[in-house]
Amino acid sequence: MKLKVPTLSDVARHAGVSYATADRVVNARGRVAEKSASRVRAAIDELGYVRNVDAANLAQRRFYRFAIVLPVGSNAFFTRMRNLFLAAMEQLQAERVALEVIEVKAFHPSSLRAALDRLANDKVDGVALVGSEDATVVEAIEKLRKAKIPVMTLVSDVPGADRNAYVGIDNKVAGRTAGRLIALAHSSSRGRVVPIVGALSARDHADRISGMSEVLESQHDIAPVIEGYDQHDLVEARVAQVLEDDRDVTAIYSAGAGNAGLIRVLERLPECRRRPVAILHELAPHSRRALENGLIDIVIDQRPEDEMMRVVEGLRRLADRRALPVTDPIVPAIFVRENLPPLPLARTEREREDT
Amino acid sequence: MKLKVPTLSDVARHAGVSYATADRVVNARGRVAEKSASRVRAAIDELGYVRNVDAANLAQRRFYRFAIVLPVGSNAFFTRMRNLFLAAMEQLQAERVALEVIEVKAFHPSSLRAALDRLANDKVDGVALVGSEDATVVEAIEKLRKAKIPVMTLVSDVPGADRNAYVGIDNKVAGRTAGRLIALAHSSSRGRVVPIVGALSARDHADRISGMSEVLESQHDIAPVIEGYDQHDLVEARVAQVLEDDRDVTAIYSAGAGNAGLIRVLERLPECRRRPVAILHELAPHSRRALENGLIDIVIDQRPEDEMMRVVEGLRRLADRRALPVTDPIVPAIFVRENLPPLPLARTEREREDT
DNA sequence: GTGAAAATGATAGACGTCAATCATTTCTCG
DNA sequence: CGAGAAATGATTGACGTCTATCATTTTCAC
Repeated sequence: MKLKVPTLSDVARHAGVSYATADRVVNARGRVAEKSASRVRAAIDELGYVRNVDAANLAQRRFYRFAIVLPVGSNAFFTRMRNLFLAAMEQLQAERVALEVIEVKAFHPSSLRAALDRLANDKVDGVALVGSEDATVVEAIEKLRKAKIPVMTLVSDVPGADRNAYVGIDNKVAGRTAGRLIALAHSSSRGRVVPIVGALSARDHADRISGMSEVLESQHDIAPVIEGYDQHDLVEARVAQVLEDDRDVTAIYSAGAGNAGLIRVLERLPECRRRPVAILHELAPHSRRALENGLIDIVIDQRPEDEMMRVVEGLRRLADRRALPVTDPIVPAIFVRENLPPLPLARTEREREDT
Repeated sequence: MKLKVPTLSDVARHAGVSYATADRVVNARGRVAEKSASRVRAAIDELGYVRNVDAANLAQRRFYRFAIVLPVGSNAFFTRMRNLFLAAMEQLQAERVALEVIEVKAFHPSSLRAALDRLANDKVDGVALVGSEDATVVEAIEKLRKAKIPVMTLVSDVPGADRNAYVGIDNKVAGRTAGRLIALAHSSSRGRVVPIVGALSARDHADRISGMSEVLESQHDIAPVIEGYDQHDLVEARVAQVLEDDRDVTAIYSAGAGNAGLIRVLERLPECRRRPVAILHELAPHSRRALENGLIDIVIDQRPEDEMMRVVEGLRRLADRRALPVTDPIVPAIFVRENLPPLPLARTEREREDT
C-alpha cells in the first residue's frame, strides 16, 4: 500500500549533493554551479521525482490569491460570469483560495492595462483576464509573467501574448455552427438570413458572422448586417424595420447582445407573419424565457460555469507548478427549449434582466 | 498576507479539551463522550475550522486508489471512455492518484455485483461504476458505503442506491432535444420519423425514444421502432428495409449503437432519394466521418472527457472529505460538422472503429 | 468503597517541503 | 599564496495533521 515515492532527499543523495543544493535547483534560488544543477536535474528524471505539493503548500501556509479581471458594463454575459465568481468565493475560501474580482471599464484597454500593472506589483498567485487585442495589454501580460505571475485569458484571447492558457470558445466555429443549424432548419429551401451584431468592430461578433456566412452564402441570401451596439431599443427598432421592409426574411442570427430588443420584436410579430428561425448567443433570463415560450429556436451558450471552473482550476495548477491538462476547447452548448439547465436557486440583486 | 486560519489545536483549546479528543471527534475515532463531542463541534462552527487537507494527506502519505468499473463489450462509447481513463493514468500517477479500471461483462449484474463486493473488501479510496438497475447492485453499493468507500455512478445511475453522486446525462432530455431538432429541421411540414434503439429493454434507449416522442407526436408521424441490438449488420438490414418499404421517411433518430450500419445505408441511398434528417448519439470515428461527409446531421454526445474529469475530481474530493461542487447536469454536446472537436493525437491499438 | 471500563490527556515522531542562517569548502584573480 | 566571492553543506524549526502509546482521570455498576 505504501508506495515508495521519491523525495527531494532521495534526489540529493542520488545526485551527490546536499539537500540544500537540490532545493536550490528545484526552486531556482540560484547559487548553484551548472555542474551540480545538471546532476540534480538528471537525478530528478532518473528517480521520477515529483514535488509534493501538499507538503510544499503546508510549509508555505499557502493561501492562493487569484485576481479575475472582468469588463464592467451592461453586457449580460459578463454580469453572469461575475456573479458566478462571486458565488464561488465562499466555498473557495474554505479551500484556501481567495478570489478578487476586479472590474474594468469595457472596451477600454488603458483601464485594463492599469489594473494589470497594479497586479504585477502585488503578490497575487495568478491572474485571469478577459482579453483585448490592444498592444498595451500584450505588454502588461509580459510584465505579469516577468513577475512570475501566471496568466490565463478568458472568453477573449490576446493573440501574441505570453499567457499560460486561454479558456473560451472559438467564435468562428460558433458562427459556422449557427450557419449549419440555420441550413438544417431550411431543409433544402433557400432562405434569407438577417445577421445582428453589437458592432462589426467587435472581433468576436465579426468572427461569428463570418463563420455563419461561410456556411450559408452559397445556398442562402444573407441580408445586410444590423449593428445594434448591444442596445435593446436600437436593436428592436432596427430589426422591426428590417422585418417590415423585407418580407422574405426566414432566419435571424444574433451574434451580439441587446437580445431583449430582438425578442420583443418576435413577440409582437403579427400572426399572419411566419416567425423566422432565430438563433442567438448566451443564456440569460430573457433568452431563456424566449426559448421556453417558443419565440426563438436556439441559444448558443459558452457555458461560463465551465469557463469559471477551468480558470480557477488552471490558476491553482499553475500556482502549484503543475502542468495544465490537455483539454479540448470549450464546446459551446446548444440549448433548445427541452435541454435547458436548471435555474440557479438564488439570484443576486445585481443581476439584471439583460444589458 | 498570512491569514490566521484556525487549526485543530485552536478548536481543542476553544472547546476546553485536549488535541487528542478534538482529533477523535473530527475523525470519528470513538471514545468521546457526547458532552465533549458537542463542545468540539460547537468550537468548529464558531472558529470556522476547516481540516487542512494538505497536512492530512502529507501525514498519511496519501496515494489515492480509485476503481473505475466499466462494462466490457462492443459498445464504442464505453471503449472510448475506457481509453480516456487509461490515457489519464500516467498524469494522475504523478499526482498520487492510482486508477484501476475494472471491466465487467456488459448487461450482467451479478458480474458487476461480484466486482463491487471485491472492492468493498479492498482498501480503495473510491469507486465509480456504470450503473445497472438490478437490486443486487443497490446492495453492493450499500456495502461499499458501509465500508466507508465513496461511490459515484457514471453514465447510468442506480435509482435508490446510496451513491454519493451521479455523473451523466438525462436521457429523456437528450431524446426531447433530438425531437426538437428534428422538428426544427421540418420547418412546419409534417414528417415521418424512424426511431432506432439497441433494445427497448435498455432503459437509456427507451428514455431517449420516449423523450423524442413527447416532442414530436402531435405534429409528426412516428414509425415503428427498429431494434438493432447494437449490431451493425442487423441495423443496416432493417433500416434499409424500412427505407425501401416506406417512401415517406423524412428523419431517423438512432438512440442506440450499431450506427455504422445506419451510416452504410445512408451512404448507399440512391440519388433520387432525398436523405432523411439523421440524428444519432455519441461521437465515434464512424459518426465523426459521417458528419464530415454530410451523411448525417447531428451527433448528440455526452462528452465522456468531461464525465471522466468530473468522476476523478469528485472521487478525490470525497476522499478528502470535501463537499462536491453543486454542478449542473452534464449538458450533452450537439455536434454538427462545423463544431467537431479536434481529434486526439494518438489512438490506442485497442480502439476499434465501432462496436 | 472497589474494580473495571470508558474517557481524556500528554507525548512523541512521522510526513516532505520551505526558509533561513551560518560554517565550510571551492574557485578565481591579482 | 592570500583574499574575497561563490558554491556548497549542515542544521534548525516551522507548517498541521495523523498515528500510536501509555498515563491519568472519570464514570459506572455492583
